Amino acid sequence: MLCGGAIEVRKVFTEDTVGKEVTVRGWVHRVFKVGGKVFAWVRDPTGVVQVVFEKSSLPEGTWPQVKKLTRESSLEVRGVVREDPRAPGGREVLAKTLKVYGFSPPFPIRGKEEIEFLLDIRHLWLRSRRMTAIMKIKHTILKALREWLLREGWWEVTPPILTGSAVEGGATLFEVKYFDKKAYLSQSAQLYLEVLIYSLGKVWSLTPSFRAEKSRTRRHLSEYWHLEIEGAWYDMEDTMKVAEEMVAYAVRKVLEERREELEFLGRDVSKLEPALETPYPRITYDEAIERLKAKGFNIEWGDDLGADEERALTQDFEKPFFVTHFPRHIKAFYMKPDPKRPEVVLGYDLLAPEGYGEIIGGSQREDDYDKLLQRIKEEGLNPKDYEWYLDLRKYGTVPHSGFGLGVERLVMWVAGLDHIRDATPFPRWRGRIYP
RNA sequence: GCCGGGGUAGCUCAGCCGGUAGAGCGCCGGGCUGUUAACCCGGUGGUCGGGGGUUCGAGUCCCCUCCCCGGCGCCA
Repeated sequence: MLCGGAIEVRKVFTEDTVGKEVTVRGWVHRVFKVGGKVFAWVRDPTGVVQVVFEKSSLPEGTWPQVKKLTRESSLEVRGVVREDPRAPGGREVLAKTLKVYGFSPPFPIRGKEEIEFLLDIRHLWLRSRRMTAIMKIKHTILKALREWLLREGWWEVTPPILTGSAVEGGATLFEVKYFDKKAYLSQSAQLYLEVLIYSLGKVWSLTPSFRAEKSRTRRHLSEYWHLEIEGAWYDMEDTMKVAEEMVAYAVRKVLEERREELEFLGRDVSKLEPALETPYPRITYDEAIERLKAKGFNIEWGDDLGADEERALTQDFEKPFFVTHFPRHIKAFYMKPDPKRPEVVLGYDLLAPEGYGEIIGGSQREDDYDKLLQRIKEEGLNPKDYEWYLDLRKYGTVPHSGFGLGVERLVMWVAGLDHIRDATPFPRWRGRIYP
């Protein structure tokens, strides 16, 4: 029972309501006016039910209001549930009373609109059943990731969003005014998480991350939710296990709790089931290059994996898989070189199948003061900016590793979306800032 | 940043070799007691993204510019 004695729309169908009087509340999803009858499909967060209005069943004076109902008008109806094969879902509510909270002018979305128009009215578009299903799936993914980490004893911490200097140097930062100085919106919490492992051991954070590139792809946002973990004494392989167990758990929870939403989105759930089983396959960068050469790609050892290459690799696997040991020069300065093979780093990406590609990037971090300082210099970065970071290697350094997961990327794959913008309610990308 | 596509009614689009603006949907009015993207009749609808040029005449041709979409690069 909801506040005010109303019931959730879904329960009209799932509970013993036939012949009983109920109150439903929501918005008019669709309305059909046929002579002396009006059919209104009423939507609430749980579903849609058909409400039938007949003049003879309503109190004096209500009928003119019924005739005025439009899509997205908000209302409360008290009526009797009855079974009728002509009603969607087999049940409908015959209205006895109607209270309109707010009539709606003609709703601008009817189903054939172009993306630019829809993005300008995103605040209205979000009412669609499709967007609702995606947001519910995202909720479940976030809940599952958090559940897994808390269960395994990871501390949740709160790194800053405003930072004083670039973390990786490469990515473009959003600059903001900070009193009489310049500051930047964080693109990763990693360096701060590395600080916190010296007291808490195993830490994680969920924060927005910002990238100022005007990326023109369907896999990039300029603001996205970033789940990052960092563990003291963890080596590369240890955090890969964390990554795969956590992802498998999230997929399992979505399959258990959000099956209806996946089906509404037309997601082929059999494509997700292989991801329930860990471990996920591991291939080295060397092997990836060999596979790509065999597929006819013109690629040499040392080249970074482009979008086409990544997509081609994902076709070899039916579940997420790791690519490990990338050449040092294509990866960030903080990654630890493999002691057995210093030209590659102890870093990895986790790629989702079906062409979705990278959802996680992680590595073991360089824990030696001198080697880290040397790498900072090699990258042309200013050691002054990294003084505090270098201190971590001075005051009781430990081997440690971590990764970052792009939440919207994970949602995109699990929900089977063709664009990352739908994995977040108010996408910030390519300069879009409205609404 | 680069390559490709696009901008015409509230929405989705058509508009030929340059000749003075069209359709469907929506909306308004009327009709209809079982609609599922309802249907039928009538009505309403435009700074053709912006600026400049060629021309008797430009939505259409030329130049500049802004915005959007798809892809690449960068990454999560």
